[in-house]
Amino acid sequence: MVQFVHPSREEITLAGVLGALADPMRLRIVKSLVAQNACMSCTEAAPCPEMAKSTLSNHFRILREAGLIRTSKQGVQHRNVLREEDINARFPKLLKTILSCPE
Amino acid sequence: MVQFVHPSREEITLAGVLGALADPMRLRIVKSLVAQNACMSCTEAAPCPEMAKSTLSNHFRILREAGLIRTSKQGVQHRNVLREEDINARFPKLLKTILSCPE
DNA sequence: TCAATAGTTCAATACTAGTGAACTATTGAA
DNA sequence: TTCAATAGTTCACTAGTATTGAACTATTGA
Repeated sequence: MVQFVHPSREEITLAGVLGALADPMRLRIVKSLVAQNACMSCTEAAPCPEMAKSTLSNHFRILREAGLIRTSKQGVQHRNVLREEDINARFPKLLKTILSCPE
Repeated sequence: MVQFVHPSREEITLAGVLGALADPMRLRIVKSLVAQNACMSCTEAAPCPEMAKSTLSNHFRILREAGLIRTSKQGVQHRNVLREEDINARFPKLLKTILSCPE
């Protein structure tokens, strides 16, 4: 059984969040989650179809351990949801500002 | 003669900026520069005195190549100044928001 | 000319990212 | 029940990046 590691709101660090969002692929994953405003499976939120599954899995792990997303199992899929409230509570306006940057 | 690499305003990337600020030591360097609101030498802006010179030099290089600071030679020292205008023009409010985050 | 100062560059080691292959867990059909 | 398909994870390998001591460069001042 796979156990997901999720930091508590207090454990979320600025360095972790910035580091997680410093990768263009991970930023696209987060933007997809914001655009859909809903749970998405890993493959649904994949930034590009040719990416290796293991690479994608690794990106989701980094986002999860940084506290940006929460992952839960639902059948054969993993449902990912943005932890918007937690991030906003910890670092006000940070997410919105980063996501509204060009590129 | 040492040549410093500075990206133009247009060449500054979000991933580069976030990656540069994702390190606690580099974030402290940038905060020092903001607090002083002036040029600082590398040793003046050093986040902790016991850090190796080469490590410090590497951190300044990363900040420089990300477009966060501009370095110029002044005598035996290197003077570093935050490229606040360039960053603000490229990514509005980003710097201010990140720097006002706790921790 | 020589020592001190401020950084950079180099080389070595240690850690981190990307990826194919193998694995696990769930579902649905025969 | 059994078996194949699906969705991710974990492992092992390679390649790139960070940290640091040592050696080097450039400037200043005695």
